[in-house]
Amino acid sequence: MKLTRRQQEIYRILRDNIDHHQLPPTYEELCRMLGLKSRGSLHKHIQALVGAGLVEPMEGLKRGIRLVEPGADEGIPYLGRIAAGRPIEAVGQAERMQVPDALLGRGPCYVLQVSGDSMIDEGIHDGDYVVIEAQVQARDGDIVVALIDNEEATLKRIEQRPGKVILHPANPSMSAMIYEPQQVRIQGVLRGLLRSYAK
Amino acid sequence: MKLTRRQQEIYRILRDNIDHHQLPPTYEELCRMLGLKSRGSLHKHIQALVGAGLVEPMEGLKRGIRLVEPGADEGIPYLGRIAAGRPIEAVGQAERMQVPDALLGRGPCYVLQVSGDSMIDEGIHDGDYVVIEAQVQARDGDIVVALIDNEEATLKRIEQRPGKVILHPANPSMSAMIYEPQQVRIQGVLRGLLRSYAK
DNA sequence: TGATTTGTTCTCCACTTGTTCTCTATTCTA
DNA sequence: TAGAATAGAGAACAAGTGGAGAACAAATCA
Repeated sequence: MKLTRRQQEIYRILRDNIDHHQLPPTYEELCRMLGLKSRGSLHKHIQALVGAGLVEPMEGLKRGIRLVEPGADEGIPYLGRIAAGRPIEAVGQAERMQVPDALLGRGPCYVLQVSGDSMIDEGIHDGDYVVIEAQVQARDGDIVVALIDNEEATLKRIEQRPGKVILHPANPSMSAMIYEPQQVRIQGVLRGLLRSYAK
Repeated sequence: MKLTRRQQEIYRILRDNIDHHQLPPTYEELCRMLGLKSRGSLHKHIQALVGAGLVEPMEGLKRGIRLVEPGADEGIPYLGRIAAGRPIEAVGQAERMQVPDALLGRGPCYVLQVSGDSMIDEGIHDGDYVVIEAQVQARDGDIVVALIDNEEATLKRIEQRPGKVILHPANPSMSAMIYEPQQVRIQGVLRGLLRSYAK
């Protein structure tokens, strides 16, 4: 969202004046800082900044003017590793990875690191990073992150048939797995892949 | 769109005087800066610059004159496609691709799109994008972009032996190629890979 | 619990700012 | 030299902006 001049100015003043180690300022204090007399006026500006993603919305709380940590918005969350047989190892929150727009889906996305070779014939190798668009439905043939029996997460090509769901690995030494539909929860669809050939 | 003399002059003055760390100037301020007395006069010039893509359109808002950020610095150059058998098809200049830092080498890098399946066993598929670090030397086992006889470029795993250079494809239906060292020019080393599973 | 603080919503109004005109002067061009 | 293109001045306009302040509701405090 584009900011007007005043909004930019106010954002700059906020950045320069808000000490992150203290309590966030109240509207009243901010008004004084900005030379405003009306909280209502300030509120409009703050809303604009919230809309621009520069200020955290305060959901009902008081003393809520907090600046969004710059950079917190960059990239998409990196959630951990995925391997057949285990649930996604959650990584301590807040880790993010910068991903080219071209690899993103339309909705919210996250990144997992692939563990194992079950999809090697699809060119998905151990250690690759996959970009997953979070969604609960998939089309036949999509490669999805599926949670089975609420226990283990796996990356497989999906085939949905009446009364059963088939998960196809892409590895000659492994065979397809067949489940009841209610056993399988789709957690996202593969949208992109990243691999680093580090020096 | 072509710019008149005055428009070029004004654009240059804008570039030189607009400090991006300050607020974008209003028409009024710009008039003063340019020695104009009428906003109307300025407006015509700004419109011309907007048409030329040099200034952000204002979309009815009051947000001051902003120059279009030359995004030329973002991302790394996308040079075109690479396939065994043909030189790199140069793509019209200036195309760039945003790439995660993690996939970049230390030196200058560029992106190529892979054409063909000669490296399929390495998980490099037709249509994948590869990030190449531009360098003229490689270590044995590196996957490199090699220019052969100054004619054709190809992506292969390299093996350098006294008096000969072997380029290994990763495809059971293809066999290694052996060249004289002077036939082969290394143009870069594979550092990263991007694949999009578009919807 | 009642009083107060604090964020939110609303209306109202002044005025800034970008836009659109018309008119004129100057320069370039066929 | 006539005509076109370019530049600028200035008037008039409308929409968006920025601010004041009242009224309200929820959170917090006493």
